[in-house]
Amino acid sequence: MTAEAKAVTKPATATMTGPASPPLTERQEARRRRILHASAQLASRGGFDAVQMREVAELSQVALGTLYRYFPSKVHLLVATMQDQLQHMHSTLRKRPPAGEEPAERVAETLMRAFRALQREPHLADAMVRALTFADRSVSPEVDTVSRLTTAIILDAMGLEAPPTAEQLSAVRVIEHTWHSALITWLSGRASIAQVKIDIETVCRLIDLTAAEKA
Amino acid sequence: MTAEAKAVTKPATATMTGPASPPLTERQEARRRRILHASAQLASRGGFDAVQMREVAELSQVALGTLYRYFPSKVHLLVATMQDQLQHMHSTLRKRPPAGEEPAERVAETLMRAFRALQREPHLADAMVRALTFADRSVSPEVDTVSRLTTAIILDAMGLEAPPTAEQLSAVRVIEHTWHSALITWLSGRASIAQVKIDIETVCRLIDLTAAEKA
DNA sequence: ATCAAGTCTGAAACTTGTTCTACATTATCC
DNA sequence: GGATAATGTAGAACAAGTTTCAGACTTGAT
Repeated sequence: MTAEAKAVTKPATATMTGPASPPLTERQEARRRRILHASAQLASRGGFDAVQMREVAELSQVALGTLYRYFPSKVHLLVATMQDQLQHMHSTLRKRPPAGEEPAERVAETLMRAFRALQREPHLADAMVRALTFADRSVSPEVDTVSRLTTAIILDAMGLEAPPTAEQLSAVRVIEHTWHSALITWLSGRASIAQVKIDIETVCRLIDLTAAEKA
Repeated sequence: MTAEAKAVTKPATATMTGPASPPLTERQEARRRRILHASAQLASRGGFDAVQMREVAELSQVALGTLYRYFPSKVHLLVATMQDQLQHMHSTLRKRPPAGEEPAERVAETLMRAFRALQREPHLADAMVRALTFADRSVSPEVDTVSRLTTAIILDAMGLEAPPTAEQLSAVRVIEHTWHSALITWLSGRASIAQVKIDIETVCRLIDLTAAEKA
């Protein structure tokens, strides 16, 4: 039995998520933060398996029941952790925008930068990405948020002047698919870092394609 | 604790997998088949969660311990199930090759045909794809086999005269990434069937790209 | 200050994947 | 055909995600 319908009056995530969950008190915000921190910490050690709900609860000084009130399942927790990390990454990436001439180059450069960041904490990457792709319907809203964040990062990297065309949005979707799936193959040891690089560069050419067609 | 090192003298899969596992006796082959059948049957009902090891064991008339000897984890079992289904699909697809003019069209057509087949058993698709992307290193060989099968299907669809170039292989990899990830978004209700179609068609244009460059 | 509603805690219970054990059955080799 | 190793069986035991519950603590409104 999975954690389908839950959350009668959940605290919910604070960051621009959902129509309007009751704003968290300070102590609640602090708890939420402690939990996410504990989650990331355990994940950094041993990946998905090392994030054990009882341990997260203990490490973040919160009762197990409380943990489940904040995050209705392990997958919810890890997806939220990913949201958190992605936000960091987004602002980090913003600081030094990619240097390439073409949009395709810039996107590839940005994704490779993100990839290198993930390589520094491969276990954390494992936990987050596995949770993301394992998530079922009950986690859709949260996964969608992650997806929007990723899209934003890619669009940022493209550095468009005009709003993106439908074609370009399609290309971005495909890039995102490739990004996630390539990460999976890397994390499960079926593809090398070099191979992931090639895959990213290959898919980024789709962007050139949509640009070329305009001419 | 996941099922890392196991399989002291496992029966192993029969179909061209690995260097040489001891050939199964007839009764063993029959057991293996019963297990896979039970797995697919339960998966067709309720997806990943509905495939419960005890139930699979019972339904296939095998002791739990035996089930685990044949398939060292639930994920192994489901990935093997996918192998099995893919083989069916491969031979089915071979019968009526895609009709499109361009390789890109033919690949898109083939994948859409496969997609429609999956739509007929969405729960089964859920179980198999989720297992595939959730698989950790201990399942790498099996996942690799699935990947090779998928690659074969795509290359078949391309209908090349010459052996594929490195570029084309890269494109195929990216198509495969997109295929898996798009399926995931569909299965978790975050993308419509139409959207998956668009994604597939978009990524297949990469093939044209590699063809165009030769000229 | 006080009452009610909503939260948090600690601990036990339940579920399902996985492992282990003691014994029965089958296969293999002489 | 019989010894012996490999395989299969039943069932208990264990691990980790999830649920539940009774009671203590906060908070917000009166």
